[in-house]
Amino acid sequence: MNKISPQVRFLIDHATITTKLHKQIDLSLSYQGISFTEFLIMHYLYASPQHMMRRTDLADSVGITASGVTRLLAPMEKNRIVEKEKNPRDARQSLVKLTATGQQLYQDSMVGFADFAKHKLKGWTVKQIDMMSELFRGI
Amino acid sequence: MNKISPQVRFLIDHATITTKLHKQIDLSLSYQGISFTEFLIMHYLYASPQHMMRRTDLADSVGITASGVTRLLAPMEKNRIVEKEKNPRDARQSLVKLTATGQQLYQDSMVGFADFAKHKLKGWTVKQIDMMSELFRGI
DNA sequence: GGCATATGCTTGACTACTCAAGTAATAATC
DNA sequence: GATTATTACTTGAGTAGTCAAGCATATGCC
Repeated sequence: MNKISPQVRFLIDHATITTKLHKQIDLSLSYQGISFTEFLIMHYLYASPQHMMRRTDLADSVGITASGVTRLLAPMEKNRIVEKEKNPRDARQSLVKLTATGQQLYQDSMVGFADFAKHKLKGWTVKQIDMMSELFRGI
Repeated sequence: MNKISPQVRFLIDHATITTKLHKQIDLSLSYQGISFTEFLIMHYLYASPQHMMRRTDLADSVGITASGVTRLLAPMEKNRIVEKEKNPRDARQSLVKLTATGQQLYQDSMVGFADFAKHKLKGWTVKQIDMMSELFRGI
């Protein structure tokens, strides 16, 4: 009967909570017809200069692989949420740009998402959130 | 240019960090030939009376669906890590039991996992971990 | 005791990825 | 300036799940 360290306990508990949290976010965004990952894509694009990013940078921001980005963007292109732009300086790159439609969808989705976040973390003070953000950033 | 709330910022940053963390844990456990989810399954079974649980409870503990558990356990049964037991009181249930092999595998995996956890969270004090555990438990 | 309803689990079809290999373009090296 | 290595991206095949439907058993209620 070995004692479990606080670090181990945390990672285990955190994994389950995170899985459930992710599902709740997906559900709350499903009313806009998008997944959490799609929301994240739009979020990072929206925050970028000209609402435009390289695919590899997008992959890294979201935490998935380049091939995951390719597959994820395909339906988003078809729905005119994002569009491809070429980089004249480097023909290998294909930049991704959030369209006007995409910007609108992002803003609309953000309303619900912000509500969800506020409600979900209502027991946390801003000070606690800042501290946790900083601790997570360090790992 | 709407301001993003700390709650929204946290959920977004946390999602990416968590995705990457999960991948690192999977990698570190891959030396034992198991995934993080399999490790979690073994963990909850190990901690249960007689190393045995109902499939639905296991699903809830790990944060996946009952059908996910069915698919996950199939190869683990084949490798004799877990085995089925019937509940004589309720023929619908099929209990899952961690075998002696499974207990050994869990203990071996835990060594590496504990190392990983300790190293990964080395910048966090136990006090901070406790606080975060409590905050996460509340959501 | 019989019928409706609920529970526990599995299965087929699907989704959201990953990984490894491949292609094309660029950069580095001699 | 040709060759090698690196980078950006895509694609086929595989994995880890989800969801909805189905089957068997158990429970509640008249």
